[in-house]
Amino acid sequence: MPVTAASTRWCPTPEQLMVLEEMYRGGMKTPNATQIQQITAHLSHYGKIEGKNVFYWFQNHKARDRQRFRRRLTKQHMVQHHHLQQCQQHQQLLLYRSVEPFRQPLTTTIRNLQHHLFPHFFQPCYTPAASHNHPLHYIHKSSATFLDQAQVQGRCSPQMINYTWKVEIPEEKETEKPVSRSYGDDWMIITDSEPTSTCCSTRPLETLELFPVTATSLKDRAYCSDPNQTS
Amino acid sequence: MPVTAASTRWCPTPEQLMVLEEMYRGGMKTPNATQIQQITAHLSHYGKIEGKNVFYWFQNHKARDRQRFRRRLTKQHMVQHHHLQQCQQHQQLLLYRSVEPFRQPLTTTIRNLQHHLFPHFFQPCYTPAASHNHPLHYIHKSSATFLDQAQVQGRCSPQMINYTWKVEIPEEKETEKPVSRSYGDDWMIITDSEPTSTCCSTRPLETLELFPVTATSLKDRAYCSDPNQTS
DNA sequence: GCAAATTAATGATTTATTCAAG
DNA sequence: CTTGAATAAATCATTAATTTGC
Repeated sequence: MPVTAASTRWCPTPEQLMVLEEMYRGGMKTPNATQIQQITAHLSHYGKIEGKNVFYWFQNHKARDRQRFRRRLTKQHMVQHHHLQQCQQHQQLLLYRSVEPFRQPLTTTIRNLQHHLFPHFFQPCYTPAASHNHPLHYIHKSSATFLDQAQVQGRCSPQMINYTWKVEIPEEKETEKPVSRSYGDDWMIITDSEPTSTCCSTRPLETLELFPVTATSLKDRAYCSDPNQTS
Repeated sequence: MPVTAASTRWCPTPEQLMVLEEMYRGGMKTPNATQIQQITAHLSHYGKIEGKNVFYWFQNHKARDRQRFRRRLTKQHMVQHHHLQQCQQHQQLLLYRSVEPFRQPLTTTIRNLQHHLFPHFFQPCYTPAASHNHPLHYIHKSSATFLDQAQVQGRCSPQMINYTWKVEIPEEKETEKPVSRSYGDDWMIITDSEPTSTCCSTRPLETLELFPVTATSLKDRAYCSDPNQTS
Protein backbone atom coordinates (compact mmCIF):
# COMPACT_ATOMS: atom_id res chain seq x y z
CA MET A 1 0.00 0.00 0.00
CA PRO A 2 1.67 3.13 -1.23
CA VAL A 3 1.74 6.07 1.13
CA THR A 4 0.47 8.64 -1.30
CA ALA A 5 -1.86 6.30 -3.06
CA ALA A 6 -3.87 8.94 -4.81
CA SER A 7 -7.37 7.64 -5.14
CA THR A 8 -7.67 5.64 -8.27
CA ARG A 9 -11.25 6.31 -8.99
CA TRP A 10 -13.47 9.29 -9.20
CA CYS A 11 -15.34 10.18 -6.09
CA PRO A 12 -18.20 12.45 -6.99
CA THR A 13 -18.97 15.38 -4.76
CA PRO A 14 -22.53 15.81 -3.52
CA GLU A 15 -23.07 18.69 -5.90
CA GLN A 16 -21.83 16.75 -8.86
CA LEU A 17 -24.06 13.90 -7.93
CA MET A 18 -27.01 16.13 -7.50
CA VAL A 19 -26.61 17.74 -10.87
CA LEU A 20 -26.10 14.43 -12.57
CA GLU A 21 -29.15 12.95 -10.97
CA GLU A 22 -31.17 15.97 -11.83
CA MET A 23 -30.18 15.67 -15.44
CA TYR A 24 -30.86 11.99 -15.46
CA ARG A 25 -34.26 12.41 -13.99
CA GLY A 26 -34.86 15.10 -16.52
CA GLY A 27 -34.36 12.62 -19.30
CA MET A 28 -30.70 12.75 -20.14
CA LYS A 29 -29.92 9.08 -20.44
CA THR A 30 -27.05 8.74 -22.84
CA PRO A 31 -25.26 11.99 -23.37
CA ASN A 32 -23.10 12.10 -26.41
CA ALA A 33 -19.50 13.15 -26.43
CA THR A 34 -20.15 16.83 -26.74
CA GLN A 35 -22.70 16.84 -24.03
CA ILE A 36 -20.37 14.89 -21.86
CA GLN A 37 -17.69 17.41 -22.42
CA GLN A 38 -19.91 20.26 -21.48
CA ILE A 39 -21.30 18.53 -18.47
CA THR A 40 -17.81 17.69 -17.40
CA ALA A 41 -16.64 21.24 -17.80
CA HIS A 42 -19.41 22.42 -15.58
CA LEU A 43 -19.11 19.75 -12.99
CA SER A 44 -15.44 20.40 -12.75
CA HIS A 45 -16.35 23.52 -10.85
CA TYR A 46 -17.23 21.30 -7.97
CA GLY A 47 -14.25 19.05 -8.01
CA LYS A 48 -12.04 16.84 -10.00
CA ILE A 49 -13.86 15.06 -12.75
CA GLU A 50 -13.21 13.66 -16.16
CA GLY A 51 -15.33 13.03 -19.16
CA LYS A 52 -15.13 9.34 -18.72
CA ASN A 53 -16.50 9.69 -15.23
CA VAL A 54 -19.55 11.37 -16.62
CA PHE A 55 -19.86 8.80 -19.33
CA TYR A 56 -19.59 5.93 -16.93
CA TRP A 57 -21.92 7.53 -14.49
CA PHE A 58 -24.72 7.75 -16.99
CA GLN A 59 -24.07 4.31 -18.30
CA ASN A 60 -24.07 2.77 -14.87
CA HIS A 61 -26.97 4.77 -13.65
CA LYS A 62 -29.09 3.82 -16.56
CA ALA A 63 -28.15 0.19 -16.33
CA ARG A 64 -28.83 0.02 -12.63
CA ASP A 65 -32.04 1.85 -13.00
CA ARG A 66 -33.16 -0.73 -15.50
CA GLN A 67 -31.88 -3.45 -13.27
CA ARG A 68 -33.64 -2.20 -10.20
CA PHE A 69 -36.79 -1.83 -12.16
CA ARG A 70 -36.66 -5.27 -13.64
CA ARG A 71 -35.90 -6.75 -10.29
CA ARG A 72 -38.84 -4.99 -8.77
CA LEU A 73 -40.96 -6.32 -11.57
CA THR A 74 -39.98 -9.91 -11.23
CA LYS A 75 -39.52 -10.11 -7.51
CA GLN A 76 -42.75 -11.53 -6.20
CA HIS A 77 -46.17 -10.75 -7.48
CA MET A 78 -46.32 -7.07 -7.97
CA VAL A 79 -49.32 -5.08 -6.93
CA GLN A 80 -51.15 -3.97 -9.98
CA HIS A 81 -51.23 -0.25 -9.49
CA HIS A 82 -47.65 -0.12 -8.37
CA HIS A 83 -46.62 -1.83 -11.55
CA LEU A 84 -48.62 0.56 -13.60
CA GLN A 85 -47.13 3.49 -11.84
CA GLN A 86 -43.66 2.28 -12.58
CA CYS A 87 -44.45 1.77 -16.20
CA GLN A 88 -45.80 5.23 -16.53
CA GLN A 89 -42.76 6.69 -14.95
CA HIS A 90 -40.48 4.99 -17.37
CA GLN A 91 -42.55 5.80 -20.36
CA GLN A 92 -42.29 9.38 -19.40
CA LEU A 93 -38.55 9.09 -19.30
CA LEU A 94 -38.68 7.52 -22.68
CA LEU A 95 -40.55 10.43 -24.03
CA TYR A 96 -37.92 12.75 -22.81
CA ARG A 97 -35.14 10.82 -24.31
CA SER A 98 -33.43 12.43 -27.21
CA VAL A 99 -33.07 10.88 -30.60
CA GLU A 100 -30.04 9.54 -32.34
CA PRO A 101 -30.65 10.04 -36.02
CA PHE A 102 -28.86 6.98 -37.31
CA ARG A 103 -30.03 4.16 -35.21
CA GLN A 104 -33.67 5.13 -35.13
CA PRO A 105 -34.17 7.23 -38.20
CA LEU A 106 -37.76 6.25 -38.81
CA THR A 107 -39.28 5.66 -35.46
CA THR A 108 -40.11 9.20 -34.67
CA THR A 109 -39.99 12.72 -35.82
CA ILE A 110 -39.47 13.99 -32.39
CA ARG A 111 -36.20 15.78 -32.52
CA ASN A 112 -34.50 18.13 -30.31
CA LEU A 113 -36.72 17.51 -27.44
CA GLN A 114 -33.97 19.02 -25.49
CA HIS A 115 -35.45 22.40 -26.00
CA HIS A 116 -38.44 21.24 -24.10
CA LEU A 117 -36.31 19.29 -21.78
CA PHE A 118 -33.55 21.36 -20.43
CA PRO A 119 -35.30 24.49 -19.32
CA HIS A 120 -37.12 22.34 -16.84
CA PHE A 121 -34.06 20.54 -15.76
CA PHE A 122 -33.14 22.44 -12.74
CA GLN A 123 -36.00 22.87 -10.45
CA PRO A 124 -35.92 25.31 -7.61
CA CYS A 125 -33.61 23.29 -5.53
CA TYR A 126 -32.03 23.66 -2.18
CA THR A 127 -28.51 24.94 -2.21
CA PRO A 128 -26.36 23.06 0.21
CA ALA A 129 -22.97 24.34 1.15
CA ALA A 130 -20.86 23.92 -1.91
CA SER A 131 -17.86 21.83 -1.15
CA HIS A 132 -15.84 23.67 -3.69
CA ASN A 133 -15.81 27.06 -5.20
CA HIS A 134 -19.20 27.60 -6.67
CA PRO A 135 -22.47 27.31 -4.87
CA LEU A 136 -24.79 24.90 -6.47
CA HIS A 137 -27.39 27.28 -7.72
CA TYR A 138 -24.81 28.72 -10.01
CA ILE A 139 -24.48 25.49 -11.86
CA HIS A 140 -28.16 25.21 -12.02
CA LYS A 141 -28.54 28.34 -13.96
CA SER A 142 -25.57 27.89 -16.18
CA SER A 143 -26.28 24.29 -16.86
CA ALA A 144 -29.77 25.06 -17.90
CA THR A 145 -28.32 27.57 -20.27
CA PHE A 146 -25.46 25.64 -21.71
CA LEU A 147 -27.42 22.52 -22.25
CA ASP A 148 -30.41 24.19 -23.69
CA GLN A 149 -28.79 24.63 -27.04
CA ALA A 150 -28.63 20.99 -27.85
CA GLN A 151 -28.91 20.23 -31.48
CA VAL A 152 -28.93 17.14 -33.56
CA GLN A 153 -25.65 17.13 -35.36
CA GLY A 154 -24.97 13.87 -37.08
CA ARG A 155 -23.69 10.51 -36.10
CA CYS A 156 -21.79 9.99 -32.98
CA SER A 157 -20.47 6.99 -31.22
CA PRO A 158 -21.39 7.27 -27.61
CA GLN A 159 -19.62 4.40 -26.09
CA MET A 160 -16.31 5.47 -27.39
CA ILE A 161 -16.35 9.12 -26.91
CA ASN A 162 -16.55 10.58 -30.32
CA TYR A 163 -15.70 14.18 -30.40
CA THR A 164 -15.87 16.49 -33.27
CA TRP A 165 -13.52 19.32 -33.08
CA LYS A 166 -15.21 21.35 -35.72
CA VAL A 167 -16.48 23.89 -33.36
CA GLU A 168 -18.23 26.20 -35.73
CA ILE A 169 -21.93 26.15 -35.31
CA PRO A 170 -23.78 25.03 -38.41
CA GLU A 171 -26.01 27.67 -39.91
CA GLU A 172 -28.98 25.42 -40.06
CA LYS A 173 -30.57 25.06 -36.72
CA GLU A 174 -32.51 22.00 -37.65
CA THR A 175 -32.92 21.86 -41.38
CA GLU A 176 -34.15 18.36 -41.96
CA LYS A 177 -30.73 17.00 -42.66
CA PRO A 178 -30.56 13.76 -44.62
CA VAL A 179 -29.88 10.80 -42.48
CA SER A 180 -26.42 10.16 -43.69
CA ARG A 181 -24.98 13.58 -43.39
CA SER A 182 -21.63 12.92 -41.99
CA TYR A 183 -19.94 16.00 -40.80
CA GLY A 184 -18.68 15.54 -37.34
CA ASP A 185 -17.38 12.13 -38.06
CA ASP A 186 -14.01 12.92 -36.74
CA TRP A 187 -12.80 11.09 -33.82
CA MET A 188 -11.76 13.00 -30.88
CA ILE A 189 -11.45 13.66 -27.50
CA ILE A 190 -12.01 14.71 -24.26
CA THR A 191 -9.27 15.98 -22.21
CA ASP A 192 -10.40 16.79 -18.82
CA SER A 193 -8.16 14.92 -16.52
CA GLU A 194 -5.11 17.04 -16.50
CA PRO A 195 -6.73 20.41 -17.01
CA THR A 196 -9.49 20.09 -14.47
CA SER A 197 -7.40 17.93 -12.27
CA THR A 198 -7.60 19.42 -8.84
CA CYS A 199 -10.83 21.25 -8.84
CA CYS A 200 -11.13 24.47 -10.71
CA SER A 201 -8.26 26.38 -9.24
CA THR A 202 -5.84 26.01 -12.08
CA ARG A 203 -7.70 27.64 -14.91
CA PRO A 204 -10.86 29.46 -15.79
CA LEU A 205 -12.68 26.69 -17.61
CA GLU A 206 -14.91 29.05 -19.44
CA THR A 207 -17.59 26.53 -20.18
CA LEU A 208 -16.15 25.78 -23.58
CA GLU A 209 -18.50 27.80 -25.71
CA LEU A 210 -21.80 26.39 -26.64
CA PHE A 211 -21.97 24.40 -29.75
CA PRO A 212 -24.31 21.92 -31.28
CA VAL A 213 -24.80 18.69 -29.59
CA THR A 214 -25.75 15.37 -31.02
CA ALA A 215 -28.79 13.76 -29.65
CA THR A 216 -28.52 10.19 -28.52
CA SER A 217 -30.32 6.96 -28.96
CA LEU A 218 -33.94 6.61 -28.26
CA LYS A 219 -33.87 2.89 -28.20
CA ASP A 220 -34.47 1.59 -24.77
CA ARG A 221 -37.13 -0.98 -25.19
CA ALA A 222 -37.98 -3.57 -22.62
CA TYR A 223 -38.35 -1.41 -19.62
CA CYS A 224 -42.00 -1.84 -19.29
CA SER A 225 -43.01 -3.74 -22.32
CA ASP A 226 -41.73 -7.12 -23.20
CA PRO A 227 -39.22 -7.15 -25.98
CA ASN A 228 -41.38 -7.53 -29.01
CA GLN A 229 -39.21 -7.32 -32.03
CA THR A 230 -39.75 -8.23 -35.60
CA SER A 231 -36.31 -9.65 -36.14
CA MET B 1 -31.25 7.71 -50.56
CA PRO B 2 -28.97 10.66 -51.03
CA VAL B 3 -27.04 10.86 -54.27
CA THR B 4 -23.65 11.49 -52.78
CA ALA B 5 -24.25 9.26 -49.84
CA ALA B 6 -20.61 8.62 -49.11
CA SER B 7 -20.46 5.16 -47.69
CA THR B 8 -21.36 5.39 -44.08
CA ARG B 9 -19.21 2.60 -42.88
CA TRP B 10 -15.66 1.60 -43.25
CA CYS B 11 -14.89 -0.84 -45.98
CA PRO B 12 -11.55 -2.41 -45.31
CA THR B 13 -9.21 -3.01 -48.19
CA PRO B 14 -7.74 -6.46 -48.62
CA GLU B 15 -4.39 -5.26 -47.40
CA GLN B 16 -5.85 -3.70 -44.33
CA LEU B 17 -7.74 -6.85 -43.61
CA MET B 18 -4.70 -8.96 -44.09
CA VAL B 19 -2.60 -6.94 -41.74
CA LEU B 20 -5.30 -6.87 -39.14
CA GLU B 21 -5.78 -10.59 -39.34
CA GLU B 22 -2.10 -11.16 -39.18
CA MET B 23 -1.86 -9.12 -36.04
CA TYR B 24 -4.84 -10.83 -34.56
CA ARG B 25 -3.48 -14.22 -35.24
CA GLY B 26 -0.22 -13.06 -33.79
CA GLY B 27 -1.91 -12.39 -30.49
CA MET B 28 -3.07 -8.82 -30.62
CA LYS B 29 -6.54 -9.12 -29.23
CA THR B 30 -7.37 -5.83 -27.61
CA PRO B 31 -5.06 -3.08 -28.73
CA ASN B 32 -5.04 -0.06 -26.54
CA ALA B 33 -5.55 3.45 -27.71
CA THR B 34 -1.98 4.12 -28.62
CA GLN B 35 -1.65 0.91 -30.47
CA ILE B 36 -4.85 1.62 -32.28
CA GLN B 37 -3.57 4.96 -33.30
CA GLN B 38 -0.40 3.52 -34.64
CA ILE B 39 -2.10 0.72 -36.43
CA THR B 40 -4.50 3.16 -37.92
CA ALA B 41 -1.75 5.41 -39.08
CA HIS B 42 -0.14 2.53 -40.88
CA LEU B 43 -3.27 1.07 -42.33
CA SER B 44 -4.22 4.44 -43.65
CA HIS B 45 -1.57 3.90 -46.24
CA TYR B 46 -3.90 1.43 -47.84
CA GLY B 47 -7.06 3.41 -47.71
CA LYS B 48 -9.40 5.42 -45.62
CA ILE B 49 -9.55 4.23 -42.09
CA GLU B 50 -10.20 5.59 -38.65
CA GLY B 51 -9.16 4.57 -35.22
CA LYS B 52 -12.61 3.49 -34.33
CA ASN B 53 -12.63 1.14 -37.27
CA VAL B 54 -9.57 -0.56 -35.92
CA PHE B 55 -11.04 -0.62 -32.48
CA TYR B 56 -14.28 -2.13 -33.67
CA TRP B 57 -12.56 -4.57 -35.89
CA PHE B 58 -10.61 -6.10 -33.08
CA GLN B 59 -13.57 -6.10 -30.80
CA ASN B 60 -15.79 -7.78 -33.33
CA HIS B 61 -13.18 -10.17 -34.48
CA LYS B 62 -12.46 -11.33 -30.99
CA ALA B 63 -16.12 -11.64 -30.15
CA ARG B 64 -16.94 -13.60 -33.25
CA ASP B 65 -13.96 -15.78 -32.85
CA ARG B 66 -15.19 -16.68 -29.41
CA GLN B 67 -18.66 -17.10 -30.72
CA ARG B 68 -17.66 -19.35 -33.55
CA PHE B 69 -15.61 -21.37 -31.15
CA ARG B 70 -18.37 -21.77 -28.64
CA ARG B 71 -20.79 -22.68 -31.33
CA ARG B 72 -18.47 -25.31 -32.62
CA LEU B 73 -18.09 -26.58 -29.10
CA THR B 74 -21.74 -26.90 -28.32
CA LYS B 75 -23.06 -27.75 -31.71
CA GLN B 76 -23.28 -31.50 -31.72
CA HIS B 77 -20.88 -33.79 -30.00
CA MET B 78 -17.47 -32.56 -30.77
CA VAL B 79 -14.75 -34.90 -31.74
CA GLN B 80 -12.28 -35.12 -28.96
CA HIS B 81 -9.11 -34.25 -30.70
CA HIS B 82 -10.62 -31.37 -32.54
CA HIS B 83 -11.74 -29.88 -29.30
CA LEU B 84 -8.33 -30.29 -27.85
CA GLN B 85 -6.76 -28.71 -30.83
CA GLN B 86 -8.99 -25.69 -30.48
CA CYS B 87 -8.20 -25.38 -26.83
CA GLN B 88 -4.54 -25.44 -27.46
CA GLN B 89 -4.81 -22.82 -30.08
CA HIS B 90 -6.61 -20.52 -27.75
CA GLN B 91 -4.32 -21.11 -24.87
CA GLN B 92 -1.50 -20.15 -27.06
CA LEU B 93 -3.22 -16.94 -27.90
CA LEU B 94 -3.71 -16.35 -24.26
CA LEU B 95 -0.06 -16.68 -23.67
CA TYR B 96 0.63 -14.08 -26.23
CA ARG B 97 -1.79 -11.63 -24.84
CA SER B 98 -0.32 -8.63 -23.15
CA VAL B 99 -0.99 -7.61 -19.61
CA GLU B 100 -2.85 -4.67 -18.24
CA PRO B 101 -1.12 -3.78 -15.01
CA PHE B 102 -4.08 -2.47 -13.09
CA ARG B 103 -6.70 -5.07 -13.47
CA GLN B 104 -4.47 -8.03 -12.94
CA PRO B 105 -1.70 -6.76 -10.74
CA LEU B 106 -1.09 -9.95 -8.84
CA THR B 107 -1.95 -12.73 -11.18
CA THR B 108 1.24 -12.78 -13.09
CA THR B 109 4.61 -11.30 -13.48
CA ILE B 110 4.52 -11.66 -17.17
CA ARG B 111 4.78 -8.18 -18.47
CA ASN B 112 5.58 -6.67 -21.69
CA LEU B 113 5.20 -9.83 -23.58
CA GLN B 114 4.99 -7.62 -26.56
CA HIS B 115 8.70 -7.84 -27.00
CA HIS B 116 8.26 -11.49 -27.56
CA LEU B 117 5.12 -10.93 -29.45
CA PHE B 118 5.64 -8.35 -32.09
CA PRO B 119 8.81 -9.45 -33.74
CA HIS B 120 6.96 -12.57 -34.78
CA PHE B 121 3.93 -10.72 -35.85
CA PHE B 122 4.56 -10.41 -39.46
CA GLN B 123 5.47 -13.64 -40.95
CA PRO B 124 7.03 -13.88 -44.34
CA CYS B 125 3.90 -13.19 -46.22
CA TYR B 126 2.91 -12.88 -49.77
CA THR B 127 2.69 -9.39 -51.13
CA PRO B 128 -0.35 -8.87 -53.26
CA ALA B 129 -0.74 -5.81 -55.37
CA ALA B 130 -1.31 -2.97 -53.00
CA SER B 131 -4.47 -1.14 -53.82
CA HIS B 132 -3.03 2.09 -52.62
CA ASN B 133 0.35 3.60 -52.34
CA HIS B 134 2.43 1.20 -50.37
CA PRO B 135 2.99 -2.43 -51.11
CA LEU B 136 2.03 -4.63 -48.28
CA HIS B 137 5.42 -5.85 -47.28
CA TYR B 138 6.27 -2.34 -46.34
CA ILE B 139 3.66 -2.32 -43.70
CA HIS B 140 4.87 -5.60 -42.51
CA LYS B 141 8.29 -4.35 -41.79
CA SER B 142 7.35 -1.02 -40.40
CA SER B 143 4.58 -2.41 -38.32
CA ALA B 144 6.84 -4.93 -36.80
CA THR B 145 9.13 -2.11 -35.97
CA PHE B 146 6.74 0.44 -34.72
CA LEU B 147 4.85 -1.99 -32.61
CA ASP B 148 7.86 -3.60 -31.17
CA GLN B 149 8.49 -0.81 -28.76
CA ALA B 150 5.40 -1.40 -26.75
CA GLN B 151 5.73 -0.65 -23.12
CA VAL B 152 3.46 -0.90 -20.18
CA GLN B 153 2.58 2.58 -19.24
CA GLY B 154 -0.28 2.70 -16.81
CA ARG B 155 -3.98 2.30 -16.87
CA CYS B 156 -6.00 2.69 -19.98
CA SER B 157 -9.63 2.31 -20.79
CA PRO B 158 -10.13 0.43 -23.97
CA GLN B 159 -13.75 0.96 -24.67
CA MET B 160 -13.50 4.64 -24.67
CA ILE B 161 -10.23 5.31 -26.26
CA ASN B 162 -8.05 6.69 -23.59
CA TYR B 163 -5.11 8.55 -24.87
CA THR B 164 -2.41 10.06 -22.88
CA TRP B 165 -0.90 13.02 -24.51
CA LYS B 166 2.13 13.07 -22.31
CA VAL B 167 4.41 11.95 -25.00
CA GLU B 168 7.66 11.92 -23.15
CA ILE B 169 8.91 8.46 -22.57
CA PRO B 170 9.20 7.59 -18.91
CA GLU B 171 12.73 7.06 -17.74
CA GLU B 172 11.95 3.80 -16.11
CA LYS B 173 11.52 1.13 -18.66
CA GLU B 174 9.71 -1.18 -16.31
CA THR B 175 10.55 -0.34 -12.76
CA GLU B 176 8.07 -2.32 -10.77
CA LYS B 177 5.57 0.44 -10.52
CA PRO B 178 3.21 0.34 -7.56
CA VAL B 179 -0.25 -0.67 -8.48
CA SER B 180 -1.79 2.71 -8.16
CA ARG B 181 0.66 4.76 -10.07
CA SER B 182 -1.45 6.99 -12.13
CA TYR B 183 0.46 8.85 -14.74
CA GLY B 184 -1.10 8.64 -18.08
CA ASP B 185 -4.56 8.91 -16.71
CA ASP B 186 -5.51 11.66 -19.02
CA TRP B 187 -8.26 11.16 -21.35
CA MET B 188 -7.86 11.67 -24.90
CA ILE B 189 -8.57 10.39 -28.16
CA ILE B 190 -7.68 10.17 -31.58
CA THR B 191 -8.16 12.09 -34.58
CA ASP B 192 -7.85 9.98 -37.56
CA SER B 193 -10.91 10.61 -39.58
CA GLU B 194 -10.20 13.97 -41.05
CA PRO B 195 -6.44 13.63 -41.38
CA THR B 196 -6.32 10.16 -42.84
CA SER B 197 -9.60 10.63 -44.56
CA THR B 198 -8.98 9.91 -48.17
CA CYS B 199 -6.04 7.67 -48.11
CA CYS B 200 -2.63 9.07 -47.51
CA SER B 201 -2.47 11.72 -50.14
CA THR B 202 -3.10 14.73 -47.99
CA ARG B 203 -0.25 14.54 -45.59
CA PRO B 204 2.82 12.55 -44.69
CA LEU B 205 1.47 10.73 -41.67
CA GLU B 206 4.86 10.20 -40.22
CA THR B 207 3.84 7.29 -38.06
CA LEU B 208 3.38 9.53 -35.08
CA GLU B 209 6.65 8.88 -33.35
CA LEU B 210 6.98 5.88 -31.21
CA PHE B 211 6.08 6.25 -27.65
CA PRO B 212 5.19 3.94 -24.85
CA VAL B 213 2.16 1.89 -25.26
CA THR B 214 -0.05 0.48 -22.63
CA ALA B 215 -0.53 -3.20 -22.62
CA THR B 216 -4.01 -4.52 -22.40
CA SER B 217 -5.90 -6.96 -20.31
CA LEU B 218 -4.87 -10.50 -20.00
CA LYS B 219 -8.14 -11.63 -18.65
CA ASP B 220 -9.93 -13.72 -21.16
CA ARG B 221 -11.18 -16.64 -19.23
CA ALA B 222 -13.80 -19.05 -20.41
CA TYR B 223 -12.61 -19.83 -23.82
CA CYS B 224 -11.65 -23.33 -23.17
CA SER B 225 -11.66 -23.66 -19.46
CA ASP B 226 -14.62 -23.03 -17.28
CA PRO B 227 -14.51 -19.82 -15.32
CA ASN B 228 -12.84 -20.78 -12.12
CA GLN B 229 -12.27 -17.71 -10.08
CA THR B 230 -11.48 -17.19 -6.46
CA SER B 231 -13.63 -14.14 -6.06
C1' DG C 1 -15.90 5.38 20.73
C1' DC C 2 -12.74 2.97 17.49
C1' DA C 3 -10.83 0.16 14.18
C1' DA C 4 -10.86 -4.37 12.03
C1' DA C 5 -14.05 -7.05 9.42
C1' DT C 6 -18.13 -7.46 6.36
C1' DT C 7 -21.24 -5.89 3.38
C1' DA C 8 -23.35 -2.72 0.13
C1' DA C 9 -22.77 0.82 -3.62
C1' DT C 10 -20.92 2.15 -7.40
C1' DG C 11 -16.98 3.46 -10.52
C1' DA C 12 -14.55 1.17 -14.35
C1' DT C 13 -13.93 -2.76 -17.94
C1' DT C 14 -15.04 -6.40 -20.60
C1' DT C 15 -18.22 -9.36 -23.03
C1' DA C 16 -22.50 -10.35 -25.28
C1' DT C 17 -26.14 -8.82 -28.01
C1' DT C 18 -28.37 -6.13 -31.33
C1' DC C 19 -28.92 -3.24 -35.40
C1' DA C 20 -28.18 -2.40 -40.01
C1' DA C 21 -25.17 -1.66 -44.42
C1' DG C 22 -23.68 -4.12 -48.36
C1' DC D 1 -24.83 -13.94 -44.70
C1' DT D 2 -21.10 -11.34 -43.27
C1' DT D 3 -19.53 -7.74 -40.58
C1' DG D 4 -19.05 -2.74 -39.15
C1' DA D 5 -21.15 -0.02 -35.55
C1' DA D 6 -23.45 0.68 -31.28
C1' DT D 7 -25.69 -0.53 -26.95
C1' DA D 8 -26.71 -3.28 -23.04
C1' DA D 9 -25.46 -6.73 -19.74
C1' DA D 10 -22.20 -8.83 -16.89
C1' DT D 11 -18.25 -8.51 -14.35
C1' DC D 12 -14.42 -6.72 -11.78
C1' DA D 13 -12.51 -3.75 -8.18
C1' DT D 14 -12.49 -0.05 -4.96
C1' DT D 15 -14.59 2.93 -1.99
C1' DA D 16 -18.37 3.94 1.51
C1' DA D 17 -21.42 2.12 4.98
C1' DT D 18 -22.23 -0.93 8.44
C1' DT D 19 -21.55 -4.21 11.74
C1' DT D 20 -18.95 -6.33 15.30
C1' DG D 21 -15.89 -7.09 19.20
C1' DC D 22 -13.36 -4.85 22.33
